[in-house]
Amino acid sequence: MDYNFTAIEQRWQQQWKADCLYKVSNKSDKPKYYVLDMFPYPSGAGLHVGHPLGYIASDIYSRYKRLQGFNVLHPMGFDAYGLPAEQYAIQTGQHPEVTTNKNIARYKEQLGKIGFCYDWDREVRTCSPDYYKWTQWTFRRMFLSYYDNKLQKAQPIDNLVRHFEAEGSANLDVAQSEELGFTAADWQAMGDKERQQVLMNYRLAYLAYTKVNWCPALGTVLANDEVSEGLSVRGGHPVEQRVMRQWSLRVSAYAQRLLDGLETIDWTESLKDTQRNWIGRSEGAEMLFPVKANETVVEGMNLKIFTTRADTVFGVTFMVLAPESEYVKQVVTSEHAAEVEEYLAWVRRRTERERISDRKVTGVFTGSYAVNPLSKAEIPIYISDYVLAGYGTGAIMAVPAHDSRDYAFARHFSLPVIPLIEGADVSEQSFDAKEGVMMNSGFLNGMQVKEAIAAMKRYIEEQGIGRVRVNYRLRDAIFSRQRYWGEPFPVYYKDDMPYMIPEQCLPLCLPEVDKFLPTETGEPPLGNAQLWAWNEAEKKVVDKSMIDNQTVFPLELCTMPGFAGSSAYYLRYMDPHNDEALVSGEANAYWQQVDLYLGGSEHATGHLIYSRFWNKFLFDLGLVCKDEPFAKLINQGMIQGRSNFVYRVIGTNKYVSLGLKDQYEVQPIHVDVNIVQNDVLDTDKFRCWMPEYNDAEFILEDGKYICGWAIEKMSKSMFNVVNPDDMVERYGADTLRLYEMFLGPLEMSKPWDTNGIDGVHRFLRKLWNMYETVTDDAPTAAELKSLHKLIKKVTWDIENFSFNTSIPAFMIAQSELQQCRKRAVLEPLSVLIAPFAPHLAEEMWHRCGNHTSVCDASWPVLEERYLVEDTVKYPVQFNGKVRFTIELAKDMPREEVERVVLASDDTARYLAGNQPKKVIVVPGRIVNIVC
RNA sequence: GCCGCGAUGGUGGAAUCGGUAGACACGAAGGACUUAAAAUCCUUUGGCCCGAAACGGCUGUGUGGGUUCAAGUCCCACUCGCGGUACCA
Repeated sequence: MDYNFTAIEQRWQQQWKADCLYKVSNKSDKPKYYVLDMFPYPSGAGLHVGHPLGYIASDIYSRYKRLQGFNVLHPMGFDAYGLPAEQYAIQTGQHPEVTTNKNIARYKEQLGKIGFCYDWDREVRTCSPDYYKWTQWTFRRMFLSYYDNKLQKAQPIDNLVRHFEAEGSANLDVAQSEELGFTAADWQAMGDKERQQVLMNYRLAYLAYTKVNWCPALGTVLANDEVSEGLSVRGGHPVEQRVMRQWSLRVSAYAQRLLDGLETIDWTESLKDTQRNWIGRSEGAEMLFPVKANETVVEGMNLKIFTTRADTVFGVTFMVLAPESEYVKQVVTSEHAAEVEEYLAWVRRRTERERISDRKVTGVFTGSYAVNPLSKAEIPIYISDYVLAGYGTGAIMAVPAHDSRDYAFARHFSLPVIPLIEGADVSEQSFDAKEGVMMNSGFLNGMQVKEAIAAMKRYIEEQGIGRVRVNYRLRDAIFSRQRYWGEPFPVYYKDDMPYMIPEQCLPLCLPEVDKFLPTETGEPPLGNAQLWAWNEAEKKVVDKSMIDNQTVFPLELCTMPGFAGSSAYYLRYMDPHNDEALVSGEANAYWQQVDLYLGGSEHATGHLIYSRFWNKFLFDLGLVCKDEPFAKLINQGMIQGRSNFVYRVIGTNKYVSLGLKDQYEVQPIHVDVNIVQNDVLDTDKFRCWMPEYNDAEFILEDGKYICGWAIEKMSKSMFNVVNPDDMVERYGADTLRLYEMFLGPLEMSKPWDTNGIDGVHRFLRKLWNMYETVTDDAPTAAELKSLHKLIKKVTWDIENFSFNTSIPAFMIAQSELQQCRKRAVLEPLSVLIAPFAPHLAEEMWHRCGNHTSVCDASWPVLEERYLVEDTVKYPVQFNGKVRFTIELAKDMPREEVERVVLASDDTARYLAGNQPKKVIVVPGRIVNIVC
């Protein structure tokens, strides 16, 4: 009987669908378990063989958990908004919705063939109005909230208004863009617009002029995590800095909670570290440096700086301001104004990329001086682009002896360097380490650096010249995108101030446009929409020709970024059809949070920060019961491509095999991996592959053409893309699933190499053949041992996500049980393999005489008694005396015992000399040695 | 620069708690079946040495040290590769 995988797989996929086998209920007596994959962006290229890796792993785990008796939620959906669909629309005029839907259909078809146990009734799409209604809803709530630092919680903005009415900005400990000072009377005197401007300083979703990463090629701003080395992550286009009026989310308010939360979740240390670095907490002090003008100290004018090295104040020999700093205007003297302006213009001209690649020391003197509050020395104030406006206060105290950047600057401008640590040689470079004994530092002399930092912090607080402070590197997330294909903001503008569309009017649907490019006047694409104005009185969208700024107002033209839709999708799966709430209290109380989340580590500083932030906000609202969204997270590695090469002899149409290429002058050329098997080129197919190769000639070795190979990214241009559909067609879904797991550890990146898939396929065929006849005979001890060994191994492996080592265990069991046709063995075996090869398992399970689905079976119970070794105890002599007893597997001949134990003289001596110790020497053969 | 991860045969990888390194699979070589091929099955397969053979010996997990009766595994120093981050004061 042949293993007809195509027939088997089609049959069971249809059966599962007909039985609604994977439909999940929110009501169950079973314990719940929530397994989630990072949902894909449906690109036009379809899935390649690397995409399903994580999905297969999560599917195995889901099926295992179900067999263990859990009610398992394992959904799938699509992150459907994004740049590629829009870029394609700009080029072809096709509506992004059309191409997106087409791509989703293709993805679902491909995923369907692999046999995942998704409950498709719970599918979500971020671009569907009944989904993005809740994205808009949450944004609206963020606008209506501020963050209370004392309560460590988001609060309704109305509370803040009451505070202002009562005492103005006094006694306020809240997250804010800048510190404002006003009284209750001031507040009362403000008009509506002015009050709105004040509130904007505190809202969790706020509109402000911010320095943004502007990408001219994409025509939009990008978040920090969407930019790498001055280029956009998508497309690799140059990015420049610009100040624009943008929506932002006050993620920074949650910095400490995002940091603390990491301690409570089961993620890999490396991922947590990446997030810790990104949040970048640093403890230090803020200090005030008085400014001098015309040789006298200006009353009330101070430069506020942030430092983590308060101990080094005595070594401050100059100050540096960021070019964009507010202080610049205040301190530049008229004699230096021209020079400074020239420098600032030069800085503005430089692109982010130039700044990164060309890191020479630049700067300009402002003409003003500050006073070192401790040494009382007069120190010059400079401007330089090595100081960043966005971090700390945008101004620093420079300590050239103990900071390498300040050192480089001091050397360039011939500024004094005062060493502060005994024994530190600063003649060639700075001494940056936080260790050693202080000198030249007044009352700090003789202290260790760490003591000195603490002492100085105490001193500056006592003297009122500064305060202890914690800074975070984490910035607020820029939330506006000048694009069409994204969630519209539920926002309209009245007198240039934003207002939210009422909750009951959501969703605010994305309007039709006739062009996807920005308007001629540079407005985002939504500026092309006719039906895009808000009638405040009638609470509905109307034609924009009706805008009168009395009752009809313009709507926001930007859309939300990609991470908006992906920040809470895991909640929506719990209750996907609810139109009253993002998720009902009951559904959330049942499913709680994601128990296991699988996805790539490339989302460490993007999606995985944003969705933690988003979830914490919803937690503060009381909408969700868990502070963290993902209890456990596993990063699957990337699957790289394995490219093949042929070697063309330069100037000819001759191709030389790998082993002989050194004898010619050759040029390597990528060749489609689908016409190469085990690195042997199919020369006929090669000739047909492209017209230019029709009359190719080959220089063979041993009658074969051997190709070279390299590991590269899987991409069309490298001709190394392997399509899962082809694999399913040739080998079946079960083989593909097993082989993807067999390839190596889940978390490691590895190249896809189709060589080797035959071995896995052969194993499944052999396994299948064991089920041709099934008898009711009683199994032997050896058969039960093989079975239970396998139960133990596979259970351990799945729980530890070590799927790659399970497959060899199955292969060994299969060869040990080759002759076994007994139901008592074959039936549990079919359950064990069900998570890995669900279609074949169903077939095996039914061959054992069952009429239900194997998915509703129970995971086999391990019985240790079948594993107990058959052992014999031997006395072992050493130096003529019986020194210890050794317990050995029965099948080991006695004469080998002493040889094994005494193989190492030192070990034997050790065993003889150390009395009552139990040492496991060799599991399986020598069971243990008992003294 | 800083943080994290990794390095084991021709290849992918195994060794889960410090206890036979190289499981399992691929590839390769040889053999069986076959008119032949495919498929299937069997044998061998880290390197080196002794030997007719059996048996055996030495060596071996990126490099150099160390701890231990025993190290791929633990410690110290280094080399290379991958990923993240980068004037964060």
